[in-house]
Parts: sequence; structure tokens; C-alpha cells
Amino acid sequence: MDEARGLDAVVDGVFVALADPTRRKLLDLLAAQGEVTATTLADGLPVSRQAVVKHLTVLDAAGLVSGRRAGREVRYAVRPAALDATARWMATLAADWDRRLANVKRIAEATERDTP
Amino acid sequence: MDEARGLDAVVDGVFVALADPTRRKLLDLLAAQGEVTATTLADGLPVSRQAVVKHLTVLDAAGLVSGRRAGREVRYAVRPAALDATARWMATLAADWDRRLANVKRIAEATERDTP
DNA sequence: ATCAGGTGCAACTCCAGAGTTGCACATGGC
DNA sequence: GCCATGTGCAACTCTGGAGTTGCACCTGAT
Repeated sequence: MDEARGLDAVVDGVFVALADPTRRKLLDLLAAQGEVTATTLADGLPVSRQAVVKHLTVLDAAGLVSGRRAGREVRYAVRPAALDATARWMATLAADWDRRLANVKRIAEATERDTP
Repeated sequence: MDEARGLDAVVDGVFVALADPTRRKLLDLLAAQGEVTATTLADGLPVSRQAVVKHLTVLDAAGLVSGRRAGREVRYAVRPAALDATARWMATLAADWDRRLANVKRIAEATERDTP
């Protein structure tokens, strides 16, 4: 098991991770190439390998990627679970807002009708 | 109309907006209270009104909230559309990753079988 | 044994943005 | 007209994070 934190913590990590454009580009590359090393990823980006490693650490903490050693190199790959969980969380939230907005609108109209 | 930008720009704005905990708290309060002023919102948070106003500007740019004047005050409310769009975008992306991972795994196993 | 390519660690610079304070401007109520 | 309340604008501080550089440490290959 790897998730002892609450859903809120997961969601928070994902948002922070996805807020950076370099990290999103990194996820694009990883999704396209499968299992790649940090050095290879740095070749396709305008930043140093160290910067890539730091980003991968953030993405790993967010549960969006994971790396495994293979000899002298570490291959990283994408993990859809956290992204999917956050997507569902957001969809639920959006639906909740819709519901509340409908309520507020209804009440406002009723009040408006009483005091024109 | 209010959306002349691409979907990527919308998604980017939403991620940046949601990455900040104070802004998420702000959205919570807005969703709970319906239409509120910046001053009222600041009362329920450990930050100044000016900070709240800045956050509301970011949230507005992301399409997550909108404010309308009512006399001498500006009432803000939540807008589910951008959140929902981003949620769908993420869900699609997660599904895409799943698909790619299945492919990569299949190819890797085939290669492994050829060169044991 | 030696070399090359990859990783890990640490110290450093730099700037965007989160937050503050202070004041000027508008608007509704009295 | 006067006051209270809310908004808008500008300048300022300060911390976190993105990025860099330099070097030491492994590991696979020859």
C-alpha cells in the first residue's frame, strides 16, 4: 500500500503538481514514451537533468509517476490512479456547486417575489 | 461569450488557481454561502481583504467565480463550468494513460520473450 | 582495472506570487 | 450634507519554489 493520506491530501498534491507547465510537459513525454530515465527526459526539455529530477520527485509524491531501478538507471512511468481520483473529485464538486447554485437562485427568486 | 481561449489555457488557469489552499478555501466558502462580498469572505479567513480580492481576481481569470456589482458592493459566486471542463479533461487523460500503459506493457513483455 | 554514462547530494541564485499596509474614491443610509 | 461601509489602487516585504552548477558516487562495459 502506498496511500495512507486522505483524499484531500492526494488532491492537493495533484493540483500543486499539475500547476507547473514543465511538470505537465514531463507527464506528456512520459505518457508518450512509456518508461524513460530522467536524463532522457531532460534531453527533450529546455531544463537541466537536476530540474527534471526535482519535478519527478514532486510528481512521485503526488502519486502521478513512479520510478524503478533497472541496473544503473531509474526508469519513470506514469500512474493514472491519482489523476483519475482527482478528476472524479472535481466532477463531484462541480455537480455540488450546480446543486447549490440552483438552490440559491430559487430562494433569491422567492425573496424577490416577496419584496419587489 | 467569455471563452475565446483554448481548452489548454482554461485547464492551465484552473490548475494554477486550485493549487493554492487559500483559494480552495475561498471556493468552499463561496459554494456554501452563495453570493458573498470580498469583505465578508475575508472575515472567515486569516488573511486581509486585499489578499482575498487578489485571489478572487485569479479565480475569476480561471473562470471559477464571477462577481457582479450590487450597489456599493460586489457579490461573488461560484461557476461550475470551468471546473467541470477540467474534470472531464483529466478523466480523458487518465484513460489515455491507461491505454498507453497497457500497450507498453504488452510490447515490453513481447521483447522480454525474445531476449531472455 | 579503467572508463563512460547515469544517478544523488548540496549550495547557490533568482523571481513570481502571497500577503501586507496605507490611502483615495464611491455609494447608501441617516 | 455627513458619516459609515465597501471597494480600488499602489507600493512594499518576504518566502517558497524553479532552475543552475559542481562534484562525488555507482554500475555496466571493455
